[in-house]
Amino acid sequence: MSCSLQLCLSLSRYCKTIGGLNQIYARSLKAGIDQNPLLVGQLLLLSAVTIPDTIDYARSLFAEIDSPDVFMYNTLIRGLSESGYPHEALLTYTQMRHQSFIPDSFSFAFLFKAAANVKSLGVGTQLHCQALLFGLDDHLFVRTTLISSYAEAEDLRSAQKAFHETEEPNVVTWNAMVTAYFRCSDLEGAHQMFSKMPVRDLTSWNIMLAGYTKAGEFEVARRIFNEMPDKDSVSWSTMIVGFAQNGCLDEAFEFFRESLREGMGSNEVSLTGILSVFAQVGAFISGQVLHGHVVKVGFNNVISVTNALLDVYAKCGDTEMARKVFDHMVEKKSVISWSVMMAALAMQGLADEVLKLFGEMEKNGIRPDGVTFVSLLYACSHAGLIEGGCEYFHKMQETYEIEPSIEHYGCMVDLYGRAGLLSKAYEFVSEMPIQPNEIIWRTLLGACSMHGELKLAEEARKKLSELDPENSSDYILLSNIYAVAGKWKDVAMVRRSMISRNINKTPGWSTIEVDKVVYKFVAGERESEVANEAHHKLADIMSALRTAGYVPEVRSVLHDIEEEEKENSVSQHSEKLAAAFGLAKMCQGNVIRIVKNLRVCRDCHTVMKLISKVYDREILLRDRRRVFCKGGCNYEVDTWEDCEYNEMCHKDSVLKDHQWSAYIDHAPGGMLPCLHSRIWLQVWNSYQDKGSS
DNA sequence: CTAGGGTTAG
Repeated sequence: MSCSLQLCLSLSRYCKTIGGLNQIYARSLKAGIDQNPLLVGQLLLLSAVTIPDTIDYARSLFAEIDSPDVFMYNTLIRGLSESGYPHEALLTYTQMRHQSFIPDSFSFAFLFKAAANVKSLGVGTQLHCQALLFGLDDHLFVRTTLISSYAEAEDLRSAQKAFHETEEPNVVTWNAMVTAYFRCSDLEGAHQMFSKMPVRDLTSWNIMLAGYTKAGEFEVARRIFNEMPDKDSVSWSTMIVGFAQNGCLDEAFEFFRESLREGMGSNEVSLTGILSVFAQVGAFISGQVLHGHVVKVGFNNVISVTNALLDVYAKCGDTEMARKVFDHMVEKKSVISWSVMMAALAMQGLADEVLKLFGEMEKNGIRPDGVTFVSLLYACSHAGLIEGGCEYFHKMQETYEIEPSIEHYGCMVDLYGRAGLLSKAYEFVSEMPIQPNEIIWRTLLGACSMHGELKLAEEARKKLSELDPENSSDYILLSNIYAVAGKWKDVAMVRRSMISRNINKTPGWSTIEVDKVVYKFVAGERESEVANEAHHKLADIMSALRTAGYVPEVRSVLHDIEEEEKENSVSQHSEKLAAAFGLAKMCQGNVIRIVKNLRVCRDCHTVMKLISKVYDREILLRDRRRVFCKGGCNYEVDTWEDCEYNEMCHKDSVLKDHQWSAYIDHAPGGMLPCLHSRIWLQVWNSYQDKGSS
């Protein structure tokens, strides 16, 4: 008897899969030791915590236990909380109390974590009272999780109180408190706490880095990074991801290369961060190269890395390759994988496929989240599927109990507005259960601009001037509407108020990758050789296009200026420069991929289409919402319906000097040890093989 | 009758 118990126990120590778990359980049933508390406790720990995605197994295993003890309750609570069921974890605690079990310090360590993930307020306080009741609140582990839980609820005062009542806080408690200040956006408090710390460890420093990068205080973060006595891979990836998530793409890339130079090597987090940079700038070839690297070092079975790779292909407009990565994912696909894939299809305007994929996702038993529904609603609004969109909007609330966020309401406003149902859109806005923010009004304003609806536009604009008076795009949208209607006096008025309030436009930029180097063309500068080259090539192209019969589309140019100057202003949009540069530098047959940070204007669409035709090139242009293809196999795809909403298609007269420039990132030579297309080829072949079999 | 589990950073 005890012999088989010992065997089962040692087996459980090495068990890593659900199959092994089943074997041990079967063995224990056979030996009649399936109710042994030690063994069943270990099996529960395996299914609830150690082996991923086996929480259902843990639940049913728990149901089979005749007399669970506190350890088992704690384990189930922990498992539920870590598997995304914090509410059920809390319910398990009440169940446990119902059976008159006395919780221990472990219970509260897990419960406070669950409380941090639960939306409803005051759960932390209730649990705190419970901990006090059982005399466990002065336990250091409990204190630390308590502070984190209050931090998550952004209850800084309670967190502070809990900290001050701690008699001998250790480094971890101090760290948790510093994190709490950051979480509550109190940078000053975090800094004070940090400087008062009697002992600091590497984690303390890393918390500082994370806090400041998340707050957008890059210079402070950089200074701390340089002052740190020691750095580890977390320090480096914090910087890389921090920059990448805040649009500081050059810095992220710089830190990534520096980390390799310092011999840090890449890890799953830094790779995820840098892949997101590639996705954002549309660095297709670099992405492929990194894909090769990922496969080589074996990170392709790490879900976050694969999702990031998927996103690179999605954002570079290569739906086919995205699909291949998606279909061949080694690990189980997460909600994120499905959502990214759906977003990829939605960006291409493939609404039917988005809806189909959503059906598949449901069939696979994957629970969609809020992001999934954004893609779904986006697809519906762009395909004009009003009824479908409404159905999904209800389904998300009724079937999946997802509270619509402001983005979802935005999608709905867009759904009605884009279809021209402006009064319906307005009605929807007025009846929204949450306060419409500037994005909602801006969506409405965009829809008005699309349909030339002046009256409603003015109202939306009025709301916007209260909510977000500094935002330039609203002024631009409104003045576009006036410009299209030929109301130049009103255009001038908008213009003047912009200047008097000292509002500048978000500078537009476009990136293009040539030979694994990403070139960035920015409005308002023209200092480098590259910019000059692009400029000259563009002039050639424009005259060639004119000969081919091109007439500039200047209808929506911002202000009432001479025709010639209007032409001049649209002819210098950064995407055109990027295209010209690509045309000059890239071999025939390579796809010219351009990424634009804002929206693309009508004239740029026409020009891209013509360049593609005249020079026989495939051009793929992505802006912040959509992928446009011209030429190649996609030549027939016409995506005109999408070129409204352009916040930036007009050259800003505030930036009077006609200076344009290119920003060049240094060649990433030696960036990775395996920058050879050979490896990429292997990756590609492996996909081909799997695909055909 | 005992054994087994935890806190902060990317």
